[in-house]
Amino acid sequence: MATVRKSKGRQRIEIAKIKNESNLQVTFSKRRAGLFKKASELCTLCGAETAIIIFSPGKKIYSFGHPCIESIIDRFLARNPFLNAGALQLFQAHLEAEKKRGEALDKTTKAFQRQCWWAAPVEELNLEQLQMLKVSLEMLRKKVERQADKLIIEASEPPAFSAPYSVGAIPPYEPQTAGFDPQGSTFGFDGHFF
Amino acid sequence: MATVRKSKGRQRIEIAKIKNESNLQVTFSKRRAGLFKKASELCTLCGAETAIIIFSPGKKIYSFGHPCIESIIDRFLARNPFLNAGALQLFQAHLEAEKKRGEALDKTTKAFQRQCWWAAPVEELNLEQLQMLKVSLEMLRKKVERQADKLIIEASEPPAFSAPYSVGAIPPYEPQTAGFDPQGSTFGFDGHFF
DNA sequence: CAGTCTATCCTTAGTCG
DNA sequence: GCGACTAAGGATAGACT
Repeated sequence: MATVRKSKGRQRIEIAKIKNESNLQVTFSKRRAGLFKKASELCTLCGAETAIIIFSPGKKIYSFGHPCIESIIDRFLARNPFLNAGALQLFQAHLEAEKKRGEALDKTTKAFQRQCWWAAPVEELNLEQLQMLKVSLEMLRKKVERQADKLIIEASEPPAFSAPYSVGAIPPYEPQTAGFDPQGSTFGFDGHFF
Repeated sequence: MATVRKSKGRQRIEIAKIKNESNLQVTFSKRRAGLFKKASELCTLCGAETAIIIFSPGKKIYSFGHPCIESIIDRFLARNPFLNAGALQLFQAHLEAEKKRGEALDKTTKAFQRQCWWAAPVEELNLEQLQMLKVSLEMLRKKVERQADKLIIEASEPPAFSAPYSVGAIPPYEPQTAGFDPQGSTFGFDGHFF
């Protein structure tokens, strides 16, 4: 038959940025799918917990997580699942304790030390405190970042004008590529992907 | 020679939790390495930005990120305000409430506000203060990281795997199939304090 | 445990619809 | 863009070092 050779099959490619935009897009899709599959297999085979975040060259976001991407990120950031809540509680406890303890004037310094334990010499903190501090700093940082951007924008834009996009501001809600779930459980692997 | 058959070569395995603990460990290591390699290739070939976090069954953490895992996580979280932003708001709400409640009577709180102005609601800070805060956070962060690393090393050994790219593992998989077009809204957040 | 080896299974580059 | 196909390249289970 005059059957045309369909293809030479897979050919080796150099591991370097793909020039052809079309090929790049195809390769990105295929390899991303392959990566996710490998990840899911790793989880199933070994009982591991995994999170993957990918930003495509077009800045689209793709993510994968089992059993829950948020919890994994949390643990990565603080080596502690619910550290955020934990840090808050501890902070409250310190404030509460300090209030009850008293009003002595000379306590200003002590109060600082107790309430701002997280600002105390880092050398004196244990690992748990360090982790909490890390999270606190992370949160503060984000806020500072947004606020700074906000001030800068306000300073450089007419007061009545609303910027189409505000740098650093949290968008109302970004329809995530993979159907984001506020409570972070949608990403769970239910065992029927492949 | 009576050369014994060295091996039957690769055999198919069922994608289900590996029972044999020894095999599981070996498979985990091999597949984790393979996953990281795939991820790095994806980054190189397509100019993508990827972050992977893996918790082994033994709770050891492995991560991969290119070009920087933190920046990728930041951007991911920025698109998911429910995660850390939620905790942050709680934290702020607490500060706010605490401030109002005790302002008139609680010297401790006042002292706290004076000395820890940088922990006060960021909305009330001017640009100069924000910049100071930024620098302070920067220094604190470095200090915290060094100290944390020190403690971790002292505790036993570095739990995290380090590579030219950071590597991470992934568990089950998420339905990230193609079909959705996340409107690729570019969302610049390149200024990182940390 | 991490590296090697081998035979085999799996992924994917290239192409077409 | 997605899916199908083919054939070659690449990953890896199992066994050993």
